[in-house]
Amino acid sequence: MSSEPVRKRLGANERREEIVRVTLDLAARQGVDDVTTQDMAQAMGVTQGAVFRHFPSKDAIWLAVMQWVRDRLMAVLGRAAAEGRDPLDALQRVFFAHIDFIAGKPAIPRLLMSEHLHARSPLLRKLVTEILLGFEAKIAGLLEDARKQGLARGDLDTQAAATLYLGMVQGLVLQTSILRGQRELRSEAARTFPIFLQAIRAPSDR
Amino acid sequence: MSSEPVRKRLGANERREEIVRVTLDLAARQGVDDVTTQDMAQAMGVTQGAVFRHFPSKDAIWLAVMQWVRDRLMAVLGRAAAEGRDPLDALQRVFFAHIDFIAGKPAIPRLLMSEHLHARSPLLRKLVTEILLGFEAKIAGLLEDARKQGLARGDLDTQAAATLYLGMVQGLVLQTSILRGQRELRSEAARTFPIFLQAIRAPSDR
DNA sequence: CTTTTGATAGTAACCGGAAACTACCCTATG
DNA sequence: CATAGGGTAGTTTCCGGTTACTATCAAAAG
Repeated sequence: MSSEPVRKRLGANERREEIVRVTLDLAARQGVDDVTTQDMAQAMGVTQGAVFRHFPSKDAIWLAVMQWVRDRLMAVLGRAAAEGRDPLDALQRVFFAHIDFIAGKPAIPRLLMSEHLHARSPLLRKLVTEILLGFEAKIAGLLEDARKQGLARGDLDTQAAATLYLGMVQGLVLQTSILRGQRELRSEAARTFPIFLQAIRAPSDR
Repeated sequence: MSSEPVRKRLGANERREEIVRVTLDLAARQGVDDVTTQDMAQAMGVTQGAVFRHFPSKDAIWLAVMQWVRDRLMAVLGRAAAEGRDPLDALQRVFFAHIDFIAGKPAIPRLLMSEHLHARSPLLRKLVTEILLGFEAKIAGLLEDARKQGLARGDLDTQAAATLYLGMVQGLVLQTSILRGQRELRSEAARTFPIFLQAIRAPSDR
């Protein structure tokens, strides 16, 4: 741990990036609302005041973190969807890519559930709302395609199914977050997804 | 709101109850982590120091709140389940009773998601874990009964289905919490539940 | 190739405010 | 009048944010 007596003076861009990285990391360990600017500074081997040279406020840091997460997530999910051979296959790939992404970054669900998001920062809320709605639309689109190709039930309410899909992801995450140590996200997800598939698959396909 | 200038000197038990009530109420409005003992006192027309005459610490207050919630929730869900004519009917009644209960007490999801629970108070976490596992077992039991009676698919993984069920509830709550004002919990739930039913219902029953 | 200089990352000390908890006193009520 | 519930007025700690100063670096100037 004593590897940075000389670790100073980064360029502004790199420092901003490091702040985002370090903040995500700390949030995973201590929880979003318990990360102080002092903690961030300490994790980088820098004083607390230095943080404010790169961001005008703590809120701006969380906003930057959320944007970083959005960009990564969208890239990963887009790639996963493109690899699918048909809409339902794409849906499955997106699901597990999503789960894996979150499993690798435990700070994300915590950010989604933080008081900070829900109550204190309207800008952050707005950003998350956009991400959520966009994502839901994407899922609904896949389901619609599946329906048109006869892979999903003809009478499927694709909008509601997309909501269920998102709920499944978020619910699994919340549960494994509370039952930390007793449940493992990936394995729960693997058991649960087939049941969801039963709900949407065309009867002829079983 | 200026209706109690004379509202003082309650018995210790009643005061404890009022603290719990008022705390839940404030948590619904401001968010769990933003409720201060000052807020509680103010909401009761009492000074902040007085709160600590009835609870040894703030943590103890949250614990009491959670126990209060558990007792109410279990009573409501038990009643709903008892009214069901068959296991699947009971499941549906439990679902909507659950949704209605949460819709009427917005503080509950916030408590579940609060950092306070996840990081700071192991006792609270333990309590919530018990509630969650007990609830899941109850759902799994209903599903098992349904399967035995031929109402649910014979090859259903009831454990995983129970997880999906819980995930659906929690996911819906989280979504409507983030999309507050754009989505309404009850109506989303009403659209989503039928899709869940499709997943577990025996093929012959459609 | 060296020196100067201007921009800026980083430091240290501080501020205002808020929150949990406490010590001590008061007073309404039975 | 005794006592339990309540009030007053702190203390301590911590956190976000600011400010005045310093160290470093790169490029222009010589």
